Amino acid sequence: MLTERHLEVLLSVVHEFIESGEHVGSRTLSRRYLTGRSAATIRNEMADLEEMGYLMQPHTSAGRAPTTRAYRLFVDTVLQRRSHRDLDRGEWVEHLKAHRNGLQGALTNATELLTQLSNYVGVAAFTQLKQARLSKIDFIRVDTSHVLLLLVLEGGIVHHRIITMPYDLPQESLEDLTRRINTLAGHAWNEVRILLHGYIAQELGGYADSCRKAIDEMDRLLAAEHTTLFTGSLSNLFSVPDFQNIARFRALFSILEQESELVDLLRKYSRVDGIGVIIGEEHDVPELENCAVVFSSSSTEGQRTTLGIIGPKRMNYEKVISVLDRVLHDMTELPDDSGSGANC
Amino acid sequence: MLTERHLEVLLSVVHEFIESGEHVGSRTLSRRYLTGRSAATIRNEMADLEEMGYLMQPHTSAGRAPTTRAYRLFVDTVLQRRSHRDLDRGEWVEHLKAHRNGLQGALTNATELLTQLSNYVGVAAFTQLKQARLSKIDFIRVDTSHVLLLLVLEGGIVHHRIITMPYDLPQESLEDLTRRINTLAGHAWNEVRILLHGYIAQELGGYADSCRKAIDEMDRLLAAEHTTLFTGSLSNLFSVPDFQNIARFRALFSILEQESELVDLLRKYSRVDGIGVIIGEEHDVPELENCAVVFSSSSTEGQRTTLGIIGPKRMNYEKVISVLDRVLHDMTELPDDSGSGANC
DNA sequence: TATTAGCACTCTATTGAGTCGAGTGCTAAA
DNA sequence: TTTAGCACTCGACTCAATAGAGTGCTAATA
Repeated sequence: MLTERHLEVLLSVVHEFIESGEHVGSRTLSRRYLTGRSAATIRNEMADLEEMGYLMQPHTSAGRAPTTRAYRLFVDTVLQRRSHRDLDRGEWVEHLKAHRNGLQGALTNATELLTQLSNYVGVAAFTQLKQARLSKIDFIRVDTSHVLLLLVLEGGIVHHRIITMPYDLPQESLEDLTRRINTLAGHAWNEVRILLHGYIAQELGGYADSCRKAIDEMDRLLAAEHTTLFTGSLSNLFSVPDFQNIARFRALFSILEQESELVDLLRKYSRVDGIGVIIGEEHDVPELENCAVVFSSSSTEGQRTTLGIIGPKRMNYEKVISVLDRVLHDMTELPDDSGSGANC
Repeated sequence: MLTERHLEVLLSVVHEFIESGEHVGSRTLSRRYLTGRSAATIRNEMADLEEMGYLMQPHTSAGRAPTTRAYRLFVDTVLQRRSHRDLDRGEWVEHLKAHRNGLQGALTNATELLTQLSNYVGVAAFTQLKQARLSKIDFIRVDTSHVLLLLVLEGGIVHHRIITMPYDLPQESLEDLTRRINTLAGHAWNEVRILLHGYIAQELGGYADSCRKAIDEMDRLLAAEHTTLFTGSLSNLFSVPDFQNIARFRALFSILEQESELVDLLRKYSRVDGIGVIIGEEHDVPELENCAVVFSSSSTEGQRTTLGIIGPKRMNYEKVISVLDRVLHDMTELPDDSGSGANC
């Protein structure tokens, strides 16, 4: 099907198009890439490639641009070429927990780093799974009818929420409840939950309602998979030619702002086998049809984390992949505080 | 200086320009606003107003647009007209504390509401002042060398941070320290601080270093004024004609993303006398020269909060001011949970 | 004296014709 | 199988012409 030279021509077109952003003509290829062959020869190859769905022309007298299919081939070639260096198999997240602002802080840092190095947009998605283990719980009275629920999970992830208490629960009951739950530290929430319900019905009779409310709130925080998205600065996008067009910028922007679609996308495609790439219309998010996502996922018992870079479909894949690789690698190297100094 | 009719013409120009976005000619005014006067008469007035710095022409054969000075006059007129309804004097923040996601959640909500109602961008800035009172503190061991510092301030504001402990502080000392600090709940941090230092030097001898590190970290969180910015969705901006121009969009966007400049601006101009408006170049942030900010501030002992709307200089001031007014008013009306249902 | 009608003038925006150049497809020769 | 040659296509750019909105000034008018 695809001869050796077809491939050569195709990869050259992709490369040149990524470089210049302009539709590539046969003459350009003949001069810069395949100096042995004349433009006419290349024209024939290009016509074949177009027929096979790898190239497209906006109009008769223009050069050709790669289709998503061509990008896919290109990216797979790049990924294959470096697959032997693919050491990390998703353990990198373990090394983020000691960051001074917790995992959240570490991910914020990482996205910013990815953004700076790639000149596109770094993103991170952190998903709290059901198996997350409780580390500590606390109730703090804000006023007579409001209590602050404070919840720390293993790995230093903090949740908090204010609960309105319908009855005025006595201080002792509250403290008792707290103590009771904290003895269960280290267990997953669904275990804790069962143990608690028995205790409440049995010993807290009159205040069961109030307590159940607190439990409900915790359920809401813990029972469902809950994903937080971190996004690097978008200012780089303004200098990417593909996003000068306000409509395209808007499309990407709305996805990043809205979060949910991107979260779904990353969940759907996340695997733990090194680096993944989603290009253009390979997914079903129309707003991202001019974009590509390069990412890597990491999973532990209680959480799933994905780090990646979003940029135009016409991105410098080689660079972006190596940037991601590099950042993941560096994170596992430096075990500790990447925060600013002050480590006396 | 400014005759009655000058004023009439000027306000009409501003009004029409805000409506249409196009430079206003004398004929338009004569037909739509000052039907009694001919275009020629109005032309004379406009020439005067231009000389006085209220109007400007991009070129000879175009209509005229208001200058910042004209907007200022216009806004002051609007503000004056409704000043008697100006009930709120910054007490609104008191009513936000019971929100189910804390003050942070309430402000997120409020900015989103302002955004939706105004069709521009709602913002909120929350500044933690030095006088903030401690409500509860906790240290939670993450692993042998890391401790999660958890800090709750009055009003349910939660801070947390991971600290690296150089020596392995025994569990008892940590608990003792925690207990000790918590007896000081209700005091401002600068008081707590002094009491603590004595205790540490005296009784914790060998572990003083470790503890001091924790104290330093708390200092960093509490001693300095620390402002958090909340921004509503920016998607409205895409439909505002003034921001179709990518350069203008970028200018506003970079300010909102960068945060610090806007925070400074709001700090500098925040007063507690109702609603304030900053237009175009009245401040010294060049990126905001095409924008205006309508805002209101609220101050209590421990914090300063500002809620506002950012939009183009050519914004519908009357509407925006009334939206802000309305939201502030509503917040003080509804004392409780604006969260979704579940108030059993 | 203040207002207005009239007119010449200025400047932008739009339209259409003309041209240039990059690139293609096809054919015939090497 | 490759390549040179040629006619053809189509977007991008330039240029001139025109329409239209608005102005400033002057002279007439109430």
